[in-house]
Amino acid sequence: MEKHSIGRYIASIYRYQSILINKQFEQYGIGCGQHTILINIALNPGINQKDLSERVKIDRANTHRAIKKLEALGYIHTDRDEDDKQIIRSCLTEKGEKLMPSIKSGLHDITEIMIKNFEDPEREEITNLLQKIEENVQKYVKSLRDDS
Amino acid sequence: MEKHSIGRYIASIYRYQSILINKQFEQYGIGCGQHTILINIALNPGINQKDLSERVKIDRANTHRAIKKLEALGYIHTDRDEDDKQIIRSCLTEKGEKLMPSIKSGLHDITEIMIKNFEDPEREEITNLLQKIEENVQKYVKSLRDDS
DNA sequence: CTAAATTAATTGCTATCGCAACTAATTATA
DNA sequence: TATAATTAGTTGCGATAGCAATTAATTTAG
Repeated sequence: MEKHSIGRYIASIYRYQSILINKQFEQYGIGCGQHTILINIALNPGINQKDLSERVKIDRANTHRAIKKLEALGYIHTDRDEDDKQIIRSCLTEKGEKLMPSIKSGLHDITEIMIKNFEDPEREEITNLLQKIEENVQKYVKSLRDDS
Repeated sequence: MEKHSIGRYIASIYRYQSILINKQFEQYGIGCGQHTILINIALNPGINQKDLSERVKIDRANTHRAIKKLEALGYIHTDRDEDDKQIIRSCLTEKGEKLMPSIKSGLHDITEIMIKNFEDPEREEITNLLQKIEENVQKYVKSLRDDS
């Protein structure tokens, strides 16, 4: 096994995954930049952009762009918070609700492609290990930002 | 454990990883788009763009752009093949050779950040599982392309 | 041996992404 | 209470990425 291969695998899997997501959701006008945002709005109705960014671990600017696009497509609607007018909350529209089953099943299919022929303990293990890696990297990047 | 989490972890780790790579190699003018290409030219002197693309699993257009940039930075030089003038072969320059140890150690550091606190069997396991995922996804995307 | 098909490299286009700078609203402080 | 600091959202910018179309060189077929 070559050294440094973990990062290489992550990058190459990410790129293939993006291709599959784009293909899967093309018919709905949704690309790999929007589907995670859409799902997280579905899971947390009324969430604001800052919290969404933290959940999805994506830059605020891109969260904003995804929301703009999803709104233009009619899958979500946004409202300013009455008490704090800085905050903009997003919820699914009816059209968005209707789309969710397709999104979920599409993502399920992609996951199945990725872990095809994995034994049950391996499916468990890969998720655990990836979670740990994410935690490590996130913590480290955060520490870099806190320094500056 | 949530469903669809594998893809989410891959994406978020990829983005953090890109941030770290960009920071690590900023001083050399090299970003996360070029370092893999550079390493693979070092490992396979005289490789052409098509083979590089297949190794790195990146689009030919981007391989081309990375080579252009690395050449402009003086880390590699390119030569047309004498027998087949379609083919352009890339090799490290002396400046490139001198840079390699820093690149390798930088990537080693990033890998260590990612798998901090991993036990030895886990380090083994994560690489195996990621390799299998990459194989699955690559095969699937390839099958899609062959259909059309 | 010429025309068609294939191959490798290249360019234009659009999407995604992080960062830095900015605006507007809110909160803290002097 | 008025000013400063913070917070949430927004915009511009440059880098990375895949796809499709183009060009130039080579190979295959008629």
